[in-house]
Amino acid sequence: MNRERRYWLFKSEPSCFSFDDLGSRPNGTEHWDGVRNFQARNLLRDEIKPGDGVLFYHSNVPDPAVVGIARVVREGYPDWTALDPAGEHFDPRAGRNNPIWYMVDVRYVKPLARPVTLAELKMHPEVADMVLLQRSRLSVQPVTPAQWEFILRLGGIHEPFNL
DNA sequence: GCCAACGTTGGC
DNA sequence: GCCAACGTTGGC
Repeated sequence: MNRERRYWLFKSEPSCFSFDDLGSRPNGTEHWDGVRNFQARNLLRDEIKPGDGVLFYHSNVPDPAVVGIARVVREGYPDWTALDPAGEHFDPRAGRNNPIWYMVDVRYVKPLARPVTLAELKMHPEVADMVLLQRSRLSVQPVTPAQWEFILRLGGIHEPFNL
């Protein structure tokens, strides 16, 4: 039995990992590691499934914006970067039998025809209750189908496409 | 670089 | 289990 496709917004600082970086990975695919917030972890571990849509958002830049569309291609699995003492995402509490942190794999789909900035989103009542506007610090967050459609339209994506 | 929001830690 | 201190995020 097939679950309805769900939608998400993933934030990334482009100086660290940009949407173009995702596009240049083999198969346009990369694991989304380094999330160290329990609310986001729960989504990655339990809720986010292959086939789901992802809005790729650039944070910590002069014009923070949704810049592209990606798709989930692998469901949650342990984030091994927490186990690497030399890595910046190391967490001494994590172990092989106690992963604590999870990640999914995402694949590049396509950029928006034009980025949809945070400033622009704030002007539209249709997306006023987005998590992005209410609890902006959450780095992995749910998006409703209506919000997804609205943002894609703002971003100049009108034709249907396959995720 | 500042600072508000807010999640996490740790003393009690 | 409360709550103050502290650290991080991220918009501006």
